[in-house]
Amino acid sequence: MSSHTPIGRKVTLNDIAAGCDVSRATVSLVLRGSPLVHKLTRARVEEELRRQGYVYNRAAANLRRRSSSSIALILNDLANPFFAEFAAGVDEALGAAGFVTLLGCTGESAEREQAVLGSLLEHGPGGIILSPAEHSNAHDVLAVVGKRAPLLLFNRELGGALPEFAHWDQLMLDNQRGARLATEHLIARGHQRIAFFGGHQDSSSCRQRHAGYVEAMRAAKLRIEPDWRIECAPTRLDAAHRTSALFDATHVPTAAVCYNDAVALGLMLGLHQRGLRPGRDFALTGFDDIAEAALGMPPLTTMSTAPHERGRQAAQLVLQRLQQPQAASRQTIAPVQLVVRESSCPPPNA
Amino acid sequence: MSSHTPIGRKVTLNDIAAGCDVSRATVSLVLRGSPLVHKLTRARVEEELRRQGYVYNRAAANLRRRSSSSIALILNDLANPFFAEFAAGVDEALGAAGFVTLLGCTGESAEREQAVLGSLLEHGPGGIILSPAEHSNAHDVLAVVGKRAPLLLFNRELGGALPEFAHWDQLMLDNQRGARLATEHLIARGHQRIAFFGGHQDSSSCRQRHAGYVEAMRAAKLRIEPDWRIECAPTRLDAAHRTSALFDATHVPTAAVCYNDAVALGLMLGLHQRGLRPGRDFALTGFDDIAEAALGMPPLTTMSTAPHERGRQAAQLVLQRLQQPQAASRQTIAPVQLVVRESSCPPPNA
DNA sequence: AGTTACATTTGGATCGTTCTAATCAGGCAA
DNA sequence: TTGCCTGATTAGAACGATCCAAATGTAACT
Repeated sequence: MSSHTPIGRKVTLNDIAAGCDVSRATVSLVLRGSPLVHKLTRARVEEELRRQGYVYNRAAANLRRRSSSSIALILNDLANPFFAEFAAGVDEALGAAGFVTLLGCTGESAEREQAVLGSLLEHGPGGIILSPAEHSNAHDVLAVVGKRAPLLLFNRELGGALPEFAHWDQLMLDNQRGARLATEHLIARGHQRIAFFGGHQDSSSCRQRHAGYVEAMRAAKLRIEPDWRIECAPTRLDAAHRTSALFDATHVPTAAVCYNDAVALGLMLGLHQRGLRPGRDFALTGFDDIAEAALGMPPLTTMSTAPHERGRQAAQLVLQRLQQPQAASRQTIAPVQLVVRESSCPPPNA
Repeated sequence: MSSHTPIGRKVTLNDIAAGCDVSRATVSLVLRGSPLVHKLTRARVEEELRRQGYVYNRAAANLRRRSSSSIALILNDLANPFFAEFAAGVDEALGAAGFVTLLGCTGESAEREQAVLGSLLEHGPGGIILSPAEHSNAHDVLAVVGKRAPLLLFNRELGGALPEFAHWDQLMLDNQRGARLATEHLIARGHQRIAFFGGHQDSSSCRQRHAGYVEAMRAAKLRIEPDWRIECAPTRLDAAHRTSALFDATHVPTAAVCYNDAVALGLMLGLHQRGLRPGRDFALTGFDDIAEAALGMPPLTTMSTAPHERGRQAAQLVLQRLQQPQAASRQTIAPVQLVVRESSCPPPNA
């Protein structure tokens, strides 16, 4: 049936109209399920649609209606399972609402981010979900996006002052509270010398998590040694390399709050290489609850951020914004949840 | 500058034309860098474009030109790092060629696959890259896609007979050769009792890998016990659970060729739980070379499939197809490479 | 001046849809 | 008869770009 479609040409409303002797307009009404059309003609038209294998041309419709049926999703790093899960969640929710996802990866390059934003805007997305590249700044993003589409900022804040007339929505994780909870958990287990391990100072999420750690330590009246903050790239490999820095400290810690799961898994590796057993001789926590966390050796105590669910939430937020373009901008902070596993043991001497 | 854009209305060619007193057609020529326009007018027009903050409407252009600037990428499981990397590669190459990626996730559901295909087709993609869901079949895919866009099948074959007039391109991994190489490597290390662990019979990639294993064993004149083939879902968790099946065999193997890395890592976990040290007491290999493989305990010997590179390759193949719609369909088989690490030790008694 | 050649510009139709306002047939009340 | 509603249909102008043929201007050469 549909294989009879002429090779090059696409079937249009005109073809259907001609095929069952009604006007283009009527066919259009049928497609949109209007109650205006007569039952019998509707049946005739629907039969013809099937017969010719018609597919709707949303681009043409969007042009005429000045509407959009797509959302741009721009990610700094799709290879990171956290963002991959997030993307899957976004796509799921958008799809359910009849929208399609325009994907763009920036690979942590602010330059590419500019290019990708520009290119995606030409396709007229109804909105944008942006997880910015590391050194992306508000000014540049504003220059290219302007008021051409509403923007939802995810996961990271933008560098530079945010011009007040750009009121963007935000969806952030509750980094500070998460790190505070993790630290409190270690303290409750009896630890007193706790380090903060991994991440970069200039990442907003890292600063927030560190702040949560400090908050918990202060509240418990525990001392924080300056060499208990160890920076490294948020990757397993770099974390493993930096492990020794923990034991060069004047007061060697018995536990570490890690910037994220990748770092924590790397630290585990580094501990193993030093002959220490994570979860026995040294306690640690992660952040993100990626799939591998539960299956580590030992399983990792971490903060669950539910990236898939966050993706759905992000999609919802943009869709709501589309329906109320003038509403005040929203700053959403998604809760995180402590997942206790075996890596957060009591200190060895206890 | 661009903030002066009137809020609701978008800037069009007409606005620019009016703004610098030329015709719409001339502005269009400028946009496309035609050599026809005079240097001076070009400069005037470009200035006006900048001044009004014009952004190109690719949908309108595509409508008129009957062209497309997007490719649909449909994946069975984006949360899997293999596919996430693949997607990043696709997006990178498409972006470089001025195309945009329309993302669609099916979550291994053939039903959703149908829906997603239908929905994405309405946006008129120039081509489709499809990594099919587990039980997807050729007939259904053909029914919805027809000749409306060229399709590139990635990673898996479709169930059911492939109607001969649907000549789709394919990009597959060299599964059989990969598994054969892995098996030969273990044999060279001195193993004689080697199991094939993980995956489902009804997955084409699993059948191919198993065939490669059998080929290598036969060539080395090694016996294959029937209970050396253990099935499980391609996840770490299920693999860990099924570990015991290896040791229930009448002749206990000393090594295993695993369906993929996830399974291999799960098997490592299961071995640990039985008090066996993978890479010391038992040898094993994976498939895919995902990021965690290099960092496992011990690091995993596996087959590198370079998913990012495969993504770029897939993009290239579709783009080539767009330029030569009538060329004969291509079956590409991507090479895989053995990466030897510590998990593939010699047998303990050797 | 008249013709030709060339470089530049442009009006209007067009892509496949939706929208607005108009049309048309029929029934029913006055 | 006329008028008026009501339900079903439709012609034709949009949307924002591109394409084509035709028009314009300028300079050069008979």
